[in-house]
Amino acid sequence: MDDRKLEVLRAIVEDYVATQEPVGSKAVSQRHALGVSAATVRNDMAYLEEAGYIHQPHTSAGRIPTDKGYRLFVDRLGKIKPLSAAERRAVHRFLAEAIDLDDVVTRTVRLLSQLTHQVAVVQYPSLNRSTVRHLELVALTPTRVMLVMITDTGRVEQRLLDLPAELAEDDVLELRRLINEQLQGKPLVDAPDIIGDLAELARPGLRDSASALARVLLETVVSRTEERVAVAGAANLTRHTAYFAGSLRTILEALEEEVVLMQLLGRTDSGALLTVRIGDENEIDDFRETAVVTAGYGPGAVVGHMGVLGPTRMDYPGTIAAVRAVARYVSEILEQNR
Amino acid sequence: MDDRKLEVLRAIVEDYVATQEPVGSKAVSQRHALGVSAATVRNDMAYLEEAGYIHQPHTSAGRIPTDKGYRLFVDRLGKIKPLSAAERRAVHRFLAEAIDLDDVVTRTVRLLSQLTHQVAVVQYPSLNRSTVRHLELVALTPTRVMLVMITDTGRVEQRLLDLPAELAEDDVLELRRLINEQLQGKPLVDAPDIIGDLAELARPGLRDSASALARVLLETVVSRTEERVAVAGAANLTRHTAYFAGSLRTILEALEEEVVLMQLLGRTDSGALLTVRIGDENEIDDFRETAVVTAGYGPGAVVGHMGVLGPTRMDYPGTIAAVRAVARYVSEILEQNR
DNA sequence: ACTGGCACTCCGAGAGCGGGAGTGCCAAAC
DNA sequence: GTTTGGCACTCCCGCTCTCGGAGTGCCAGT
Repeated sequence: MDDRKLEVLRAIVEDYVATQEPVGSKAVSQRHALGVSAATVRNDMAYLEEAGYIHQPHTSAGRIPTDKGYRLFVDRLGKIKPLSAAERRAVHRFLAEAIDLDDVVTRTVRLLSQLTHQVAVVQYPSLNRSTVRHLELVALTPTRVMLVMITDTGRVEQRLLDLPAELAEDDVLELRRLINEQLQGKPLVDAPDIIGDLAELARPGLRDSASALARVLLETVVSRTEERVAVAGAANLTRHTAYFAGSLRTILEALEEEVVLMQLLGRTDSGALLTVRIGDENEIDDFRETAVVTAGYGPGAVVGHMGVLGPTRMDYPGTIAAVRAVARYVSEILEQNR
Repeated sequence: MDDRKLEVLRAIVEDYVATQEPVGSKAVSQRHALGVSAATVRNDMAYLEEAGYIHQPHTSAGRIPTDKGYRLFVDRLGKIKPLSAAERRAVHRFLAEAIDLDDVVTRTVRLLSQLTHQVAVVQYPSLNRSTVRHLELVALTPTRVMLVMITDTGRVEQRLLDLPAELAEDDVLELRRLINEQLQGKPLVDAPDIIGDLAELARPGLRDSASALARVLLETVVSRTEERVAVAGAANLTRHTAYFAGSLRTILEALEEEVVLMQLLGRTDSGALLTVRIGDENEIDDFRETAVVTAGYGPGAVVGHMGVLGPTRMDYPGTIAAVRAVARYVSEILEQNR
């Protein structure tokens, strides 16, 4: 494929993203210094259409990039636009003010949606990929304790727990010591195996309590494996009038379904730092006109994903830059808090 | 005002809510057994319009209730439709499965939005109206502890805290004992005064740590006073096509602004169990076409509010019944968990 | 006080009509 | 053989116009 043809494609993508209207040969030859006439551009366009990168909504309208066209643009043409120094400072400052993990996630998701003017989604650090930092037992009454689990990413989970028998304060401390000995520093995925043996390790008088504890702990580890996600910027969907058509409704619904969000975020090509999925590449029906840009984040290893979703006609270079930058900063912060 | 005129108003409200179209005299006289002719209904309509309860979008169209009309309907005409037995059972079952406070709130907000087909908003139990059930200090490293606060409603707040000096395990326990002695059972609003004296009560060696702790505690109590809210059912906004016009965008934005949501939920007429605010009665500009139905909830005293918002043309009897029922169940659950 | 009749209003859907933007193709030029 | 200007053609979109229908207000009669 000709270099100039690629330039024409780039021009079409950029103009279409900017104006939201089909772009014609004349516009391309004028606004982008290609040094050729509109007629030449027309020939190239015919080729690009033949090859499936662009298409016409109707005869005698300009061209619109296809998913395949965007894909080529993202892979080979889009030079990532780094954030401005001011933006970088703002990101840094805003995130540095976060006081705990919840706050980090909340701020991140807002930041992303504001930087990109799109819908942002941030997954909380996955319990599956975390290790136990500490377990705490808080006696509320003699037969009722609260179990608090803190992971290495700072995520805190708590569960109430009714005991089969009254526990003295010392007993609580002993159980606390026991479970911490067993679990501290261990990856959460290994926890179920360890928990199974918990009751046997306790001294006879505590067996029952220990196994009640073990049961709740197991539940916490397993049932809470359902991932949590934060969403922001839903209002941005209304910017893109084309969405109004039919999909707005279903997309809003999907944004409240954690399962769907996780599908969007999750299927990252392992290894890749940043994934872009365009239109049909999302295998979910309601997102056939949606592009998703996601990145993994975490201290060292990836513990979660964050991303942005919007119409396929989005500013890829800018969005990619924003997602990447924010993911990096958040990773740094988690690293520091470790 | 005539009894029949009220019946006419009721008919207009009910039909308009059902069909979303201006309702004419003929429709009223036919579909509601008033026993009078369309001409008579027209006379009553003229009166109702004069009195400001209904209006015509244009000459020769049917009538639409005004905010004032809805208000009258809600206050005097709407017999609350109790939930069906099946619905009540479903609510009960769904909420009973909740495993902790977060879960209660999440389930509540979903439930409300599904029952009413509208946007639901639930405020987390306000820290301002809670008392301290327990404070826990978790030593993560010798100079770093996590402070966990549990309130009587089951809400858990945690904060990381760097200490000025290393603390032995016993010291941590002592501090823990100290703050619990001082704060346990106290309303959170009184906490700032108590916290101020905390450092002085500690033995000299712990002064610095105690005051660092006090500082963070104070911050937690104060800064976290910003209320948390959960939202669900935003997709329901798209049901009401009239919203599409202009306000959809601003309403979606407002739904992400906790401040605005709290204004909507908060200004409950004190004393009233359930508040309905219609159109202009919400003093926020973007909600001039929105009605809000809110109820307080809590074990005994009100600790938070929940509600539903939608177009002024909403099914008030059904919505009111749903909000009231859910608020009651949630209050019961909090009572049990106390 | 209620009713049937009637003239009047006005919205909104549909048809019809250019203008304009964009195309494809061709023959000439570089 | 690639590029270019010219030209006929297509088709969308916004405009006006028309017309039917629903609904009203008023009046005279019961």
